[in-house]
Amino acid sequence: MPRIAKYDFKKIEKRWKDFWDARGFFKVDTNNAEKKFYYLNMFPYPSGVLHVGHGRNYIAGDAIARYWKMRGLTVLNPMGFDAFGLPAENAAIESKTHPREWTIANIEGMKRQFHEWGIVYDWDREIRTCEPEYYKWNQWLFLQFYKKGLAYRAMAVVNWCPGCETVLANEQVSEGRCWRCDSLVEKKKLQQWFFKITAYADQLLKDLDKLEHWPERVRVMQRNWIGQSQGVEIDFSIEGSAQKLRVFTTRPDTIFGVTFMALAPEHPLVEEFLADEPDPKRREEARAFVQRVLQQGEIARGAANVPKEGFFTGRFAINPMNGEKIPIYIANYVLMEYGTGAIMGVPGHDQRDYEFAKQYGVEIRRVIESDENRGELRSAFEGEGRLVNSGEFTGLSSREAFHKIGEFLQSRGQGRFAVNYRMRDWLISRQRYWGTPIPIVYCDRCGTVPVPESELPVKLPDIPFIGKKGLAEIPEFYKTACPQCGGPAKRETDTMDTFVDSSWYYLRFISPHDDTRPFDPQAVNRWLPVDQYVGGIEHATKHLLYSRFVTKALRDMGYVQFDEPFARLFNQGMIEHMAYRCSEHNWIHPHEVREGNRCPHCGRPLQAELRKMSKSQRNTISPQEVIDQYGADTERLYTLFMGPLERDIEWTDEGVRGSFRFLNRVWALVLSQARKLTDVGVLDTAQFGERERKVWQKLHHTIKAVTEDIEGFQFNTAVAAIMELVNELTDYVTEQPKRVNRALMKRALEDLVLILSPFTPFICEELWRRLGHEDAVLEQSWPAYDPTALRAAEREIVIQINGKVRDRLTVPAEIGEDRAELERRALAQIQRRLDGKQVVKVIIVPGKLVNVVVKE
RNA sequence: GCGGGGGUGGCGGAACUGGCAGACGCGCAGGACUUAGGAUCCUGUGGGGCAACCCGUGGGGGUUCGAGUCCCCCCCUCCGCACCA
Repeated sequence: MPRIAKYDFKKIEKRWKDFWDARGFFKVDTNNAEKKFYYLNMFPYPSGVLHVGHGRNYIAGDAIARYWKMRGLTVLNPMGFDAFGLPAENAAIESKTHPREWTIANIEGMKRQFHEWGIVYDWDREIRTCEPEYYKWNQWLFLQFYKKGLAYRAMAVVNWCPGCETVLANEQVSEGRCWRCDSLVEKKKLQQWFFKITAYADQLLKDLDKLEHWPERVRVMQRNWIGQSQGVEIDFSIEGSAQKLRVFTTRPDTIFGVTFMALAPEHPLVEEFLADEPDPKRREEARAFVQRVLQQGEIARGAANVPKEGFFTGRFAINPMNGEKIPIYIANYVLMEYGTGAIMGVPGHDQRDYEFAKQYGVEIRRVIESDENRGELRSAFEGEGRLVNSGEFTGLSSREAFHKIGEFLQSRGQGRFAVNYRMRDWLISRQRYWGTPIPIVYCDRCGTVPVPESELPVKLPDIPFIGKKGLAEIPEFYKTACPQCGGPAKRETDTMDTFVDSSWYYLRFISPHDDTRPFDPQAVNRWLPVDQYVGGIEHATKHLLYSRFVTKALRDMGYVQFDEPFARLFNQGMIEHMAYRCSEHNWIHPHEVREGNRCPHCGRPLQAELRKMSKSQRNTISPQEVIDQYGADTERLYTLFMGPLERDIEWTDEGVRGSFRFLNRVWALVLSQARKLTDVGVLDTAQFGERERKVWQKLHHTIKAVTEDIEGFQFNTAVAAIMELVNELTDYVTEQPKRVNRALMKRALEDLVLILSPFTPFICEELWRRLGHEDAVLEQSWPAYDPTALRAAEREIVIQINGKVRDRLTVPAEIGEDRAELERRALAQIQRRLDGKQVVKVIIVPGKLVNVVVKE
């Protein structure tokens, strides 16, 4: 065997690193949408140094882009940076620089990393949301929304994050904590800007059904988030008052079971009742109760399983169905933000009301009965059934009663069918510097005045950044003249939520440098929706919901003609790594851990736990480290091979080495053959012997599998299939090195290199040249498989007895389809085993198996 | 509580419409080459048994010639939402 040059990945990767960019393989003319394919990764926040876990979706995206390019599509695969946001400000405060410097430095670092990975983007289309040429159009968007009444300013109780010193949207609070810094969120009453996403609640919900290529869990999360409830609004009269007490219920069929009413402590009627309260002592007690609940508020009241508490107001409501007098309470579990801020209490059929009633000795009445629930009520029966004790409605089913009672109330002007949503309007104000200024001016004479479009952008003041300075502290910024009357005026000093920036950036990529408009509507209508969108699950009810809303709003304004931005969505999983913790020295990087899982500093045993890669737990792996040791191709291959892309997977150093070994095998295989493959003559399958046919079949089988797997996001099995092919070719070569069919080998190695190239582009580009080609891999067509080649000359037929494999039979392909012949041969072969048994039945699956059913 | 995923060797995971469970890789064991190996290559590797064979996809039932796959009941686990009337 001649010596084969070692796989020198450093040299190879250096050679091809700039090649693809320089050749502009992914430059796209968006005026031409012939066979277009818009692939998009969620653009990243430039938070700093990337680890191998971050590489996952970009590497997969690059493989997909390369694949479709070879399939002959025009692939748009752009990248940009979601560059406004808090971490930049915090980092700037810490390092006494400007957020811009930190942000730009990170962007440059990340771009270098993408380049090292061999990921090819069209950088001419790069977007940075912190640049005026981009955020100008955020402001434009705001103004369009303002014109349509979709942007408004209102006093509201909002979420305030003390850590970030700004307000947050509902979507950005999880379990009472800030999504970014995990601080406990407080409530504040403030004047803030909102986008009226609730106007689209119904459409956002309905159109989820259209998104059949979205993961089910994302659709479910959005459905829950929007939280639609169909029900009835009912007006109860209040004894001794002209006011009505309006409630919302999804169960009007239980209205005869109402035995109390309850108001949220913030409900306006509470103040009114207190004002009318003649007894000063009771008034004081009531005030104290309300105060206490409000204090307890945000933290405890939001949490589940808080004991129900109430206070009787001394007032009564009248049940519109039967005229009964019903006591009105104030209750801690009634939320002002939902429905009308008041409820009708039905202890028999609502568990919360049941607990309340038990606590305060309120009557519990059964008005719904079903087979599962008769006899005594030990807890509320919340199911549907038949009405009892319900006057003229007794005997109806819950469903019938829903409509009948709704209609009855409606006809008497005491109620109406209504739909309620959990989703709230999107709070977009942020009290921070590093964001898009909201283009509004407040004038004493003219009031709230939008900045004219011709005056956009309202630029961030270009001042040295010193500490936590919001725009409200920068007079150079906020002192201005009123665009309407020219008089002195003050600019809005809040900036926009960065989620505004990302809610439409996918449109900007089509014409990223157009300074006359946010996007080219014609080109956008040709190129959108995004054909494939890929990113993390964490944006299920944030970015993905906002983007859908903005798209629909733009559609209604006539700017775009589609109503969903992302046709297909895929959520990649996280990469995890062991994290080690020492009781004395805290987190220890896995590579520093001493033999026997001990701390390198003190020798104490460490606690080991598999966790998501994160800087704070010191369990990240730097891509550079892997690239230095094994090359970018190895990292790419391992990243795609380690497991299904949607799943969380552990990173192991051994796994990386396995991928490296494989690439070495490919290298050795191709190079051992490459020199022998000149003038190989015509590939003639008719000349194939049995062995060659097997190789040929394997080749086509692999092409088919890899093609289907890439399109189905199953990169792990695609790589596995290629490994099988390499094993087969290696076996073929070693079995009979002197008699290798060179035409077959040439074709097999070429196809191998081509189908492997989306995963490991560097080595494949190199091997492609070594196989004697001058042109680039990305200029080649994706290999097609030949269905006839998949058919083997012989078939192996499994012989089962009573469903268990007992023997095998090899037959020519034609016989494999011949039932009678199969049965004859199978029975002959297992004769011995059938002694003394009675054949009851023979099941034949042509080409696959014969199952002989026997009785003793 | 409601909703959505998952449960397959020592590990990550394969398995088209029900049709050879464990592809591919890691790890491990043995061997080769080496001064050496945490490098490389070869062989083996679900469990039990000398073997024929038996047992095996969270548990229990069922349908079927045949079930990881379909149906019913249950358990565990991850994620999302959660006093939303």
